[in-house]
Amino acid sequence: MAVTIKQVAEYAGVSAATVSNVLSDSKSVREESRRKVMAAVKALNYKANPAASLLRSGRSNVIGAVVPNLQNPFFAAMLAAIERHCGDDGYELIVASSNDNETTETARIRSLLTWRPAGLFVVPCSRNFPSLDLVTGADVPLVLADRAASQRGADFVEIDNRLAGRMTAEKLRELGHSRVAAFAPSFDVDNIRERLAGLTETLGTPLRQIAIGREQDRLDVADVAALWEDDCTAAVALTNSATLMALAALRHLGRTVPDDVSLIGFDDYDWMAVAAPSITAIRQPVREMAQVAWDSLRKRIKGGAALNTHTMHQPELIIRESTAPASR
Amino acid sequence: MAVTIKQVAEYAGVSAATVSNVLSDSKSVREESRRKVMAAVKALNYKANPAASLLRSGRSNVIGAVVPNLQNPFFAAMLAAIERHCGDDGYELIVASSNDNETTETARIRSLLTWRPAGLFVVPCSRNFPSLDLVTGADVPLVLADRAASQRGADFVEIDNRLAGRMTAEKLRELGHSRVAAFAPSFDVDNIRERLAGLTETLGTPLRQIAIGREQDRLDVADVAALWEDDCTAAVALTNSATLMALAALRHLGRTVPDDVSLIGFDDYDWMAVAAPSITAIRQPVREMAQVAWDSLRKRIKGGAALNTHTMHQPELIIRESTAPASR
DNA sequence: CTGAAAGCGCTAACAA
DNA sequence: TTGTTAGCGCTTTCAG
Repeated sequence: MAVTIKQVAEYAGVSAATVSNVLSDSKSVREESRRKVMAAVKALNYKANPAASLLRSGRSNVIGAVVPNLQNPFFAAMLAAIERHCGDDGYELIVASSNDNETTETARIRSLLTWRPAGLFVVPCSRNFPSLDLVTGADVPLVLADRAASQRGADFVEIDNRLAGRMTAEKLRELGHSRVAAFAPSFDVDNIRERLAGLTETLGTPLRQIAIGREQDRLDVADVAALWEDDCTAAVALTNSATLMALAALRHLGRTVPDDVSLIGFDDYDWMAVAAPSITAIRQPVREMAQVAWDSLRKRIKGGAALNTHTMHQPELIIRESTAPASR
Repeated sequence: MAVTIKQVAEYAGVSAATVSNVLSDSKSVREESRRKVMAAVKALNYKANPAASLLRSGRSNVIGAVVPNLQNPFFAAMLAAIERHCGDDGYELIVASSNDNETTETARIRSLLTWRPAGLFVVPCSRNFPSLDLVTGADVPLVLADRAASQRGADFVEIDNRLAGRMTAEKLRELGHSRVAAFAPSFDVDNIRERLAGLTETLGTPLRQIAIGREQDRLDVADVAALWEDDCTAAVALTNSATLMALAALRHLGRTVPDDVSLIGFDDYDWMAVAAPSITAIRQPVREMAQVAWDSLRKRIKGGAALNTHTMHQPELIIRESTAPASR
């Protein structure tokens, strides 16, 4: 069996309570005792049993994270960044995926909560985030990102989606495009709606909406291609998966990018720079967003004022080869 | 506070031990008691406190997973599949990333072990997997994947890397290519060495090795391009990141794929089918591999015979447009 | 500042 | 088949 706090106490010649106090530095301890305890900890290679300390104190150093999909590179990048921050601050990250499904999301959150996590980071899969009460009811600090807008009792991190829409539209207008199609997995998610609103607002005319379906119920390329309307000279993909689908659909239709159709993608990934043509895209500052999300969560954990922060980050439009004047 | 087992027991009119026995169905319980307990559990919405049960029993329903990098789509796909299996079987997955660094890997594994996980799934970041003794010493079931070959005390899942190399080489030879460059993050990992061995074996001549560096110390495109030798008529990328880098380097050099250079990538991802030209690539059967990995882990958890399984899966070569005859 | 003692919620051993 | 009892390793009073 592993080394226990009693063994450490005995080795150091103090009581278990003192060891505990030293390790959590919650109470002042005489310098000499502290030294002896630290020496014992090192000598015996002591690791506290987190289950015992959780059971007694009701608090753990676990952070739970729930995202709609582990394979989406945007979420993966978020998680990677958050994981790093957690580790640096002595927390551990438990990752769960909701599979873009509210029921699974609730189930996952419910089981995460049984571990009494120090905090929860969630990218909700729907606009209304039905598990909100579950989390706030358990009094667990919560930070949301990307979808589901602001909720009472949680901080929220996203990009300025409307601005992203406007930036995209401005570029297209500048190139002379007016008939534009928008691709997205679903148009019933807050961030997508905002992006679309920004586009419509600037373009001054509604876009053709092409829903490609989420994950499991993703449409077939042929079906998506069938939704394409030929008078469109440009396509905007509002999501990274939509970018791939748009590309596939245009290819299926035999349209050339950017000669026949200009394309602007969402989320900037390695392959977009390398593709031929390379893809003009909106970049989200993932690292920065993760940083802010973590800071908010930590602030909530430390029990600061419960301001329901809503941070909007600046998207960036990376111009590449997939966009060209409409005249061509 | 949450509902405890005592409250359930009281409500059901039985003892706490009986409730425990019903829920773990480890001991036989009279049908009527079982019914009453189940009713009480439902009525009170009881969830066992996992910390308490872990503390007492020394076993948890947590599965730990450690991969070199959360953003690598191959690992992400593996994790997604494993996560699903875990959930289906009532386990929870804790994901950690080693950042392709042995020290971090050991630290992560050490802290996962404090939770006494039911099992561990690891994609080691190096050939020798220094944490092996740590895990087997803690008597935690272990399954390894992708790298670090067979180790005593663990099951191992991978593709037949040598075969993948041979298949790639055969295709190239058939197209008349003989001077071939191989791109990889590092040539000091077992699976890469095997892939290379398969290539060399079939091609009958050594390949130009172009190391692009791992993660943090990834080379610059220009630097990679500088390593290219002009008499090569084909490039093989032995990794998904290497595929992107190879593409970028060739583009940097102004070489056209497949007219100037044929390219075969590794790991088959969505963008490869959609890129222009689409990329010929080796596909690893990720789902199937995850399935086998999970089965092995579960078998070990259930305490079956500790056979050190080594499963080799069939890679598949997907022919697309990035490969053409050498004569061109 | 330190130690003794209680007890978090659960399960394993044992007795009934 | 069931209940009683003890105790997992830790943190938290509370006396000293």
